[in-house]
Amino acid sequence: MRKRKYTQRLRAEQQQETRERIVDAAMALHEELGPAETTISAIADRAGVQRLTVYRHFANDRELFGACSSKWFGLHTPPDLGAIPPADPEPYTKAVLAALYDYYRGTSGMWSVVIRDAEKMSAVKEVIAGFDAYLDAASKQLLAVWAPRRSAKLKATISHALRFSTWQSLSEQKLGTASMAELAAAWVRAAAE
Amino acid sequence: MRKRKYTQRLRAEQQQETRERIVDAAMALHEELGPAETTISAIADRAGVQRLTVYRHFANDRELFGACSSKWFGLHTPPDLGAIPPADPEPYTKAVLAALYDYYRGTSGMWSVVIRDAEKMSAVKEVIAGFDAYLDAASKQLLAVWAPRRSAKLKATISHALRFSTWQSLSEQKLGTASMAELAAAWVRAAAE
DNA sequence: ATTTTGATGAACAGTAGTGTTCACTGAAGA
DNA sequence: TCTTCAGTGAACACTACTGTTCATCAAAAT
Repeated sequence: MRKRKYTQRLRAEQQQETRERIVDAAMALHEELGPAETTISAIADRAGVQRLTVYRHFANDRELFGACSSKWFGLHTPPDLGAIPPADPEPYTKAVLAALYDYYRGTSGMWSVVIRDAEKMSAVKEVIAGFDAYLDAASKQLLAVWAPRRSAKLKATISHALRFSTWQSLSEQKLGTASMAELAAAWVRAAAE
Repeated sequence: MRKRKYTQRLRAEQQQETRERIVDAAMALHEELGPAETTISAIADRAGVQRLTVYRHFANDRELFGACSSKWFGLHTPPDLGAIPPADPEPYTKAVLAALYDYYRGTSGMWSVVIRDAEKMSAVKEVIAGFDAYLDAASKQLLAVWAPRRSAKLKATISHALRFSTWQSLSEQKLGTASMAELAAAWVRAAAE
């Protein structure tokens, strides 16, 4: 009846692998249906695992969603906008926007459903809030290049240009990344006048 | 066992009133929760009516949603953008946008949930498509004032300026209707250069 | 006074999910 | 060899809908 030391090795790996399969399945379903419509049952099905196994790995929705968003951001890291070399305001703005728009182009499927479902799931809302902080930083950076003094319209235009919904709208108009960035930079210039 | 002529009068009115109560309840819930989350049960509850009564008045979701959107558009008719007096391109654009943005300001609650749920309900999608046609007409109208020859960027900017999501974004930046319209008109001017 | 019928209230069967318990199997680990 | 435990499969009780049937009530219409 004595306990025995039991250090997992291979077993821990297999367990980890199951966990990954669950996270991958959840991520794929989040992108297909949106997080709000993604059920535990569907995740278990897709991962080829019992529903109970999902509950064992993740105590609740938040934990599972947290694991998903961590992995997803690992696979889809937003561009480091702070690293873009300084230049004149308009070319600089265009460069920043092009980097961001390129990111949106590669991740639009996920962003559109995640933004749509944000109101319905607080866990999603928090992730969005984190990304909004990232956009805010970029906004401040651009604003500093254009004008030291604050202008409500300039600020609004910069924030607007950085939004996913703006990329989405321009993308529906069949503009490529470079054209979009150029166009939005022109809006900013117009707002700065 | 003979049938008797039975022309409804007062009774028809009462029936109509019940129907209105159901439509009003549905409309309110559509705005609060979005059409996708609005259940027949909740509508019946709010209308102070049995669930069965709702089924009797509306054979299916589409019929009910159709009645709601008809009534709603009756209460919230979009501005007649064709009636705006011609002027120089930028002031004219500003006037058109101001009229539209004012409409958005008064109806933002409904539009935001309806656009969000459009993908999930085909009946909603169709209503959105109708409104998109209205925006397209406005877009063509504006485009004609700015340039006889087509420019992808000008067209994209005009379409973008007319979108609800653009109003929503600028509204979050605390701009008033007039400032927004002025700003978006400046974007269009910049795109026309 | 009698007929008609809109709305009721209750019931039923169905779908699709939730979260939990339990005994079990099979392979990793000591 | 024998123990441990991740994952299984099945069951359970629950929630919250859907759409349908049926007898009944009450008031409008004749």
